Amino acid sequence: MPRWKPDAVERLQAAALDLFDEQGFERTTVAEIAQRAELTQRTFFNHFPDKREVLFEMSSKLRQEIVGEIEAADHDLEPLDAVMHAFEVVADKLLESRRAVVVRRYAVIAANRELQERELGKNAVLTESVAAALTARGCDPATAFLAAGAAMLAQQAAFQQWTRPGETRTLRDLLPDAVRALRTTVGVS
Amino acid sequence: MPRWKPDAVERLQAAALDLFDEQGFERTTVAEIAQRAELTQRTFFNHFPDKREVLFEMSSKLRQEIVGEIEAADHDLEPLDAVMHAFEVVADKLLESRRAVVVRRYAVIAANRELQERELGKNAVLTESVAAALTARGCDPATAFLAAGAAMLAQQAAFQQWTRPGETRTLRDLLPDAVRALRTTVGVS
DNA sequence: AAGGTGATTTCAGCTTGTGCAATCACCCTA
DNA sequence: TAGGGTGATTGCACAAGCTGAAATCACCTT
Repeated sequence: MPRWKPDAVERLQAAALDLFDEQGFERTTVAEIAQRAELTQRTFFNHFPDKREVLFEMSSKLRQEIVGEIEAADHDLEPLDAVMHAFEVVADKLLESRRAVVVRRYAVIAANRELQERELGKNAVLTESVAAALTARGCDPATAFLAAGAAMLAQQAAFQQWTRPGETRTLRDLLPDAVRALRTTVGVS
Repeated sequence: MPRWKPDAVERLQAAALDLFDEQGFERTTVAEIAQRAELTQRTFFNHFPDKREVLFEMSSKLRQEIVGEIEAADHDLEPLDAVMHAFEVVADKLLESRRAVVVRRYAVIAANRELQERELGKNAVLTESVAAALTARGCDPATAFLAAGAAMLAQQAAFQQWTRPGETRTLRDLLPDAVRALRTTVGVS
């Protein structure tokens, strides 16, 4: 018999998502999350630097995958196309199969300002990483920043559509449409 | 002799900016800010809902001005051009004359994650407001979201350039260049 | 069998943020 | 000029987030 039940981190994440979903982020205390996971508050803070971070473990893995795909992308692609291709691959590999959980998590985040701000922070870090990956391909930094930001914008548009109830298309399929819409909106001068 | 020294809010803002600048956001307590402003911690929280918000009073006024300019803009302008024009007007009216303070405040924000997240949250609210103003002009919501996001992206690029030491151009003059660069980067495929 | 490892726990303490009641100079009105 | 209302400020008590230090103890190595 092991000294401790296994998978403490996963238990904390599951307990937190459930509780945030049931009663909201603010009305849930860390002690409560820990109790449901059969752990203590101190153990929660051993695994997560703050109460919000328990919902964001995936974002780091996502970022690494995306950066890897950009580095591996055909070197002839325009910056924006390279990033969008990376988003498409990662959408297929990591997001499509977990649609239900992703949508639930997104609803929890959308319901609370602190969590929205943390999400925006994660997106900003991702944008920086994407820009850095583009710079490593030979892009100048200013262009890399704009391409990364534009790609994030298209990604967000596609993601919002993907999480709409009744939407049947895959995220991968929605991304090219979003880029087309962005190109039309920004226009050619 | 008045019962209290006047301008409590301004004194708190000045004390906070100074202390954050001197010793960092995290190592500054609210009690310390209040003390320097010759007030109490409780009074600080009467004026600001949390410690971060003391740096963000301007963002609400900025947002109102921008939305107003979009509503007043020539109805024939493309969505992106309408937003960029609003940014140019507001840059002249509210930002250019306060360059020194704006740059100092930006440096403080850039040095702390919590403040960056709050700033991103304010930007997101601004983006929503801009999109709403465009929708009110007859834009469909999806296009409004993309135009607002693209304008914010160009604005950020111009702003970053504007805050660089040695930069002599005005923010208003930098904005059109940023839009041109964005158009080139998003490109025609 | 002895000793080190490392996840977990306990505890004490600081900081943020809030509700509530009290203060008291200023202003308005009678 | 007296009296009462206003409203910015304050003190107090307390919940909740978060941290450093030290203790525990099943498991693993040797």
